[in-house]
Amino acid sequence: MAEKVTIGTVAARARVSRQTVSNVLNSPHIVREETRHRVEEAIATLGYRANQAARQMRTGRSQLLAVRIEPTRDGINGSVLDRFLHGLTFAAAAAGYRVMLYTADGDGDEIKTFDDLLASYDLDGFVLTGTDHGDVRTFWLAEHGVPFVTFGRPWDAPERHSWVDVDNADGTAQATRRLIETGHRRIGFIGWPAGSGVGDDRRDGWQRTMKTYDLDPTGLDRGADDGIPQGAECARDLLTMPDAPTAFVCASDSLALGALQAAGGRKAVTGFDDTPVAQAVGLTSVSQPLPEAAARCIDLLTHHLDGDPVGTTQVLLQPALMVRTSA
Amino acid sequence: MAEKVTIGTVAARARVSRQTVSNVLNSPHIVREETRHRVEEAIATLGYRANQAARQMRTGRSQLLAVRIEPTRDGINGSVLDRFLHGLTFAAAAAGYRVMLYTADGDGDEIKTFDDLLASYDLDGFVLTGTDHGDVRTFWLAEHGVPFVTFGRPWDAPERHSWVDVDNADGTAQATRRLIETGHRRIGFIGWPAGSGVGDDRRDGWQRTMKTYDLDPTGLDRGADDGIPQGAECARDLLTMPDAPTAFVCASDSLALGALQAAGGRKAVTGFDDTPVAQAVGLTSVSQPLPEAAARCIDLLTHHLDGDPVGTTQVLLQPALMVRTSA
DNA sequence: TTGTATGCGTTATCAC
DNA sequence: GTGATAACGCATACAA
Repeated sequence: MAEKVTIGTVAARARVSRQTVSNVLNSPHIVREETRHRVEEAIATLGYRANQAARQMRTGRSQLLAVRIEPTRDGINGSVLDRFLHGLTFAAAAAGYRVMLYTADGDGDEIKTFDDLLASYDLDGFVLTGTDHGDVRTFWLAEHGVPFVTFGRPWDAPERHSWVDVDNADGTAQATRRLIETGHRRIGFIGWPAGSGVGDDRRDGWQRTMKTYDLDPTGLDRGADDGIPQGAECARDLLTMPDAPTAFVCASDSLALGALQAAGGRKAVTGFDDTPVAQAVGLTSVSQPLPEAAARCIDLLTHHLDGDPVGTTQVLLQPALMVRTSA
Repeated sequence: MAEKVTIGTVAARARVSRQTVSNVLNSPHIVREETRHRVEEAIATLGYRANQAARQMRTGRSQLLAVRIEPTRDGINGSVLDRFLHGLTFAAAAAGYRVMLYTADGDGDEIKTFDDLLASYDLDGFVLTGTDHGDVRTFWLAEHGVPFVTFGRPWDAPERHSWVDVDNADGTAQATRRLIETGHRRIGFIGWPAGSGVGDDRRDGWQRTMKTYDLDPTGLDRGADDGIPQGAECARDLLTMPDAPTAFVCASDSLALGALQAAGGRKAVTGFDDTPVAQAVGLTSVSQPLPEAAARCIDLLTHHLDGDPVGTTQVLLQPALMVRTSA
């Protein structure tokens, strides 16, 4: 069992007062160089690390960030969170922060958890994922003066707080362009029902690109909840049209997988999120730069916490089309 | 901004001393009932929650557990960790603990992280996943008297510490039995190279079951690293045999997917882990009871932490075969 | 530039 | 059964 080494141990070893050690740690420039070296050496040989609990009592900062972990929803898109979490933890550690997990059952429950976490662990900030229209969580956090960043922009008021997001429209635009360049003219879109910011954005990218190339998107899009059967259903529906599409741009890998099944592999299909499933079955898919998104979230949050008065900042990242055998 | 409510606020409100409030919290039985009620009421109306940092300074306990998050490895099996993490976080919260994440690059780096986390955050315990033969991490933790549980047993010495694991052999046994019952006699096994505890165990389940039914497994198994191409390769190899298998039991969904491709859907195939991919493509797969495994890990750890001198305990959970269209 | 004193919120020890 | 006091490790104001 390693002995507890406190600031006092270090002070004794370096033959200075505890205060001097603290100064070396927090305001190195005010300590005479020679003294500083002696202290730093003592810190190194003793393997001293500041006790967070004690530091927190004084400063009110815990160096702790929280993020919610959700049960893998529809089974496919869950891996996105996985990769995001890893990036978050990695970037946070580099900035001197740690990531704490919590679960919640709905927005109301999540807010209660905010309160708990803040009261008992004094969390420094939150990273929220999957924001919706008029997200109550962001209002609560803002009201209580708690720093946070969302991964996903607030569609109703993009300027309201800091966020990092991926340019969804650009993703489907890339996919659509690729299909057009490989000769397709009738390209269908399979997405979610209108009203979700992300879904509408992905539809936009397809629509705009079609128009750019003088192709008429009218009647070529379908919307359904996320899932493989739903994707198949939409594809079948589109395929019964007189002038049926020869390719599908889909808003998710789940929908794309369904389309792939329905088309029996005879149509070009692109998905979204570049999930492991896509890699597995050779589905061309739009890949989000998850590690970078995570790093930017941490950036925004820590700069804010470390006093840089940046105000609210928005970061929009470009996705990349991973071309495989399906398109 | 909510006012800070400390034990002192509660004491004033209930017109008792701070110590009495502390007693109500930590040793309710020694406080007179009427006083206790008054204090509890004050706690409730004030919404008081103990400050963990202060508590930790006194008790040396942080109510924090740590678990490593890895980058999704081969792209498919990563979702297992996701589901496990969610279960862990949920169960921990119920037991009054929180889960902290960390990343590490190799065992050596992980041990350095243990040291850091322990020194600065005073972690109460660790949950380790994916233990290997002679895992140095477990030795380090044991040496330093740090409580931990592994998800996955230590194959070289099952009694050395507490663990929770899934009966891998039983999983492949179930899969093999299912294939035999549906008429197959020549059943191949595609797994990993001998030497990994988990892989050997999964191979065993197949082998034993074959013998139980008087079927000869000789020459019917192949081993390769995990991955879809590797699975396809092994399957093709087996299919060139004179008396080729009509079905494959695979040690992972990745390998199974490869086998599925190689066989062109004409052979029965079972996977392992019941990943989203399996659900997506209709692959029959062995499902691990992840939420329960997580809950048991937390159980073992917290009971140990809360003083129940349970010694080392081993928990072996039974998996379930999810039958789909592939077998 | 360095040292001394104080308090953060909690719990443990000990009187009352 | 209840209340005063000290101590956990650190950082800040202030004195030297």
